[in-house]
Amino acid sequence: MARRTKARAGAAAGAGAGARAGATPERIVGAAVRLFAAKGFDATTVQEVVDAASVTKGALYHYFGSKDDLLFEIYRSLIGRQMADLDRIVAARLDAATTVRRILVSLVETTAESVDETAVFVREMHRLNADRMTSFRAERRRYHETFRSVVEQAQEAGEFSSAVPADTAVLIALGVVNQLPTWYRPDGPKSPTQLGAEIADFILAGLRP
Amino acid sequence: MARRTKARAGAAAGAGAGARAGATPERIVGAAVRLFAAKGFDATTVQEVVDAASVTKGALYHYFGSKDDLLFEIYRSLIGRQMADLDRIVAARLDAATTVRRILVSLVETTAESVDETAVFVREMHRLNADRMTSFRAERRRYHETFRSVVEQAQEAGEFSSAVPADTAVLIALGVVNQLPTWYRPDGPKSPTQLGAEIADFILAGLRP
DNA sequence: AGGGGCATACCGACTGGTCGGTACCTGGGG
DNA sequence: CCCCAGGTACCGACCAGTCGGTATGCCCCT
Repeated sequence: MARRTKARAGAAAGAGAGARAGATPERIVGAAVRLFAAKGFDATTVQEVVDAASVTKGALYHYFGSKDDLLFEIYRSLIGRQMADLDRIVAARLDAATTVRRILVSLVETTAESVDETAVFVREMHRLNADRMTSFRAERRRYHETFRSVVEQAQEAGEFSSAVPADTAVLIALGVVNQLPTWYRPDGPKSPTQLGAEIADFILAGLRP
Repeated sequence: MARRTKARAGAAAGAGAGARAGATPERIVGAAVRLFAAKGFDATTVQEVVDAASVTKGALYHYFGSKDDLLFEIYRSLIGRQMADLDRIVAARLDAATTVRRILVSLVETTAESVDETAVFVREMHRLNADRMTSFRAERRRYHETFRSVVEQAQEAGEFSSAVPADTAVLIALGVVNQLPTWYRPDGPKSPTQLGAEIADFILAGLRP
């Protein structure tokens, strides 16, 4: 395993003059996400990715060191967005109920608009190599801990019931969201915001003292 | 794609006289589950499966028509067990709260003792071919509907709050369980029964009128 | 102003290795 | 003696990644 990983690439955008409509690296990642979500990482060939992105293998390997790098790029951008949202919400220092509600609504919204990314993520994260797996776990742990401490502090302050461990509540909340790609349909009757609100209602009802 | 699929095999068990300690087909499926859970379906070679099961390719293809059949066998037995549990619990016709509690505890217990199967299932179900996907969806739908109608009837009877749609409550409950393989560790501090109880408490708290 | 030197972006035929599946063989119990 | 669980050698397809090459700027020196 452990290939060389050119390490350059990433989102080296168009640079030059007027960034063209579809910058090549972004087109490649976009096609990859769609295909990986539809058929799985291993079942998708590099050739299919480049065909879907209307580029050639040369272009792909010019920007990405390996097929795995493509996968990692998908994770990085998704986790980045989610962590940023979480930090922003927690930093606002609102009351616990509002904070929990905002976290869940925002999470459901992001997940809904990135169903493919999330589906790939949930299904294929175990393919990360040791290094990346470690850094990924650290991020996820941070997300989990941040969320948990919001719940825990509210429990200590008596704002939330302590009947159920904060851990369990967080696990339940994040569980739904990660499963969302299996049942969510963009053309379904409920908007992501509505869904997020319903989920938040339920979780908050479970935490009511 | 679409290979021929011999269609024989399945769980042709030991049949004959005294089922030996490790009947060959069971050993093969057991090894496959472990490997698929650890490395993913595509990343696991048939050779690895037969080595782990201490048999040869000839034996594997004697009992199973293809690598995909192996995967399907795993799904079938897991879904079978879960549906049987659900039917048994609902047939007892206890009050809604007890029924929901029993469903969740039993589901968490089964899932915990079949973490590998569940992990494979969640990650690889999209590889099912059209026919099998259809029959699988039908089963899942039946599970979902049965569970939902328990909640819905209790809501109509005023036993449960109607603040949140029954659908959403069920989705949340099943969401945690499917995510369980990502965080559950058999040697962790909480027993499956305890975990199931905590999850049930939380869900029931959310449904309290 | 112009041109040489160099970097970036991309092309696509090719390869070395791997893997699912098959054809054929064998030994022992009924 | 025959049948079937199980063994073994092999095949054909496929695929990630490579590599030599081209085209198109951009910058600096004169």
